[in-house]
Amino acid sequence: MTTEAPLDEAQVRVRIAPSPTGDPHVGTAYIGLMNLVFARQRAGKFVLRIEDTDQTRFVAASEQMIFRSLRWIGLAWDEGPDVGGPYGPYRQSERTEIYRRHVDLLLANGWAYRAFETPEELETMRRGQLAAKLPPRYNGAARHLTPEQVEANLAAGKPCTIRLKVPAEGSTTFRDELRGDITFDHANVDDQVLLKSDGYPTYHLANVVDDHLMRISDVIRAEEWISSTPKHILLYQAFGWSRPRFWHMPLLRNLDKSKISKRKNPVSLVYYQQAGFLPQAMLNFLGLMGGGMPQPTEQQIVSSGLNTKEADIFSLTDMLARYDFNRISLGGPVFDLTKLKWLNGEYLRRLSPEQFFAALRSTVLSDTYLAEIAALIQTRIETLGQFGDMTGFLLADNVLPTPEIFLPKKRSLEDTLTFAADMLPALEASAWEHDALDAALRAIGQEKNWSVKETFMLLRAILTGSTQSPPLLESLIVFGKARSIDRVRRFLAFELDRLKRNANAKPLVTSP
RNA sequence: GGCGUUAUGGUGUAACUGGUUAACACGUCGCCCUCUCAAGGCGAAGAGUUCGGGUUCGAGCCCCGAUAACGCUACCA
Repeated sequence: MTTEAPLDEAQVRVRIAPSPTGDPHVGTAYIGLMNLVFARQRAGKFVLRIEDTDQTRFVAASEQMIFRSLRWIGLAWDEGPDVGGPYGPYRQSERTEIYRRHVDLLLANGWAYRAFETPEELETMRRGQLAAKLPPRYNGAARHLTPEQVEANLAAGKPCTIRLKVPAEGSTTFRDELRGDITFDHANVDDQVLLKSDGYPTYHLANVVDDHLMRISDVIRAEEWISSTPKHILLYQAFGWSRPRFWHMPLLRNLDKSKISKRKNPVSLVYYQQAGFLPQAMLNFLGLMGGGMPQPTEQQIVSSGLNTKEADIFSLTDMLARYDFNRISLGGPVFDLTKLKWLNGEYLRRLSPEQFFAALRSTVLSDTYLAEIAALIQTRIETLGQFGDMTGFLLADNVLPTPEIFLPKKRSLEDTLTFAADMLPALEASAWEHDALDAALRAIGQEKNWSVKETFMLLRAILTGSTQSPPLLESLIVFGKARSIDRVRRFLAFELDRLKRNANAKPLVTSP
C-alpha cells in the first residue's frame, strides 16, 4: 500500500518551465500561481526550470525578467537556477549531456531512430500532404534505414535528428486529473523529433527527462499540451519510468476567445508592472481565472460581515486556505482587463495614503523614471513649471491622438492604419535601443514608401498624442517597450472600432 | 483536413449527491450623494443554461446525436 512508500515518493513536487524567449507572460504567471498553490497546500516543493533549448528564439535578458516578474507578483520557488536545489542544474541548456545520454538509451532499446531529412525536405513533404488534404506528418521513412545506411550518413557528416518511434498500432490513454481519461490513437501521434540536429533536445524530451530526474509528481500546465501528452507518456514508458499526474489548466483567452496573445492584449508582466497594476491585484485576478476559489456561502458572508463583492477579493493566503483544484471550471476564461482594473482600483483604495504615495513613487513616479524624463526635456523648457507640458504623455495612461494630429490631409485613413498595424511587429521584433529602433522604423518606412519624417511623425502622434514632442526614439526608450507597444495597439483598436462604428452608421447618411 | 478539449447573461464564476421564479461579482443603464469626476449608496435591464432528442413526476446537472469555439497538427515551447 501507499503507506509503505518512502517519504520522498509521496512528496508533492511541481514545476513551471518558462522559456526565455521574450517578456515574461501572464500565462506563465497564471500557471505559476496554480503550481505554487498546489505545492503549498500539500507541503510540496515548487520548482522553477528554465527551458532554453531553442537557440533561435533565445533572448538574453529574458531570464532575469522572468525571475523579477514572477517574484513581483509574489511567486516564490523553492528550487531554480537562481536559488539552486538538489536536482540541478535547473537550466536546460546546462543539461545537454543528460539528454544525450538518455537519447542514446532510446536509440539502444529501439524507441528512437536517426532521421536525416533536412528542414527543407520536411517542409516540402508537409506542403505535399496538405495539398493532398492529408494530415501533415513525418512519413517515417528513416525508420527503414539500414544500420549501414545510417553509418554511411553519419560518416558523411550529414546532420540528423533523433525521432521517437511511435508504435504503429494501438493507442495511448492517460488520465487528466481535471477531465478524466483521454485516449489518442497512435495513428494520430507523429514521430516527434526528440533531439534536434544542433544537439539540443526538443521540449518533449527535455521535459520528460527533467520531470523524472527532478522527481516531479504533478505536472500542472496549460491545456495546449494535451495533444502532446501521449508522446510524453510514450517516453515515460520507453524509459521504464512511472509517470506523474497531469493537470491541464484552461487556456487564458482574448476577448474574442482565442488563446491570449500579444496582438490583442497586453500579455507581458512587465507591462502590468509599469502601467501601475499592483501585484496583489494581479495575483487575485489570476486566481479568479478558471474558478477554483469557492464562493463564500451566504452564511459566511453574513457572519463575517463581508460585503458580497468581497467574494472576488482574496489574497494568496486565502487561496492557500480555500482554493480547490476539484472546482476548476474548464472553459477558457477571458482575461478581461476591465475586471482586472476594477480589482486594482479596489486594492488601491485600500492602501493608506502613505502606502499609496509610496506605490506611486516606486512605479510611475519613481526617481529613475523621472530622471530619465528630465534628461529628455532639460534643453526644451524654459521654466521648471513647464515640465508637465512636454512630458504628460509619459505620465498618462490613455493617450489618443485626434485625426487632425495623426492623419495628414494627403493620406487615407486606411493607409495610415495599415501602416500603424505593420509597425507593431516591427517594434516587437526590435531591440529597445536607439540604433535598432531607428533601423527598424526606417526599414518599415522604406518598405512602404513612406519618408522617414512621415514614419516618425505617425508614431510620434500615436505615442505622444501630439505633433511636437521630445525626440521620438528616446521617448520610446524611456516609456518602455511593453507600454509603447500597448499604446500603438490601443490606438489601432480604437481607430478600427471607430471605423466600424462609422461604417455601421453609414446607412443613416445618404450615400454618394 | 486530422486529432483533442470545451460549452451557464457582454465578462469571470455559483447552483449540495437531478428538486421551487438560475445566484454573486465586473461591466452597462438609471436614481441618490455632490462644485466636477471618481468613490459610495439604491435600483434596473440582461441568460432559461449552444442546439436537437431521450431517461425521469422533475434536468444546467444523467444518456445519445449534432453544432460551434478553442488547442495541437514545427529540428517553438
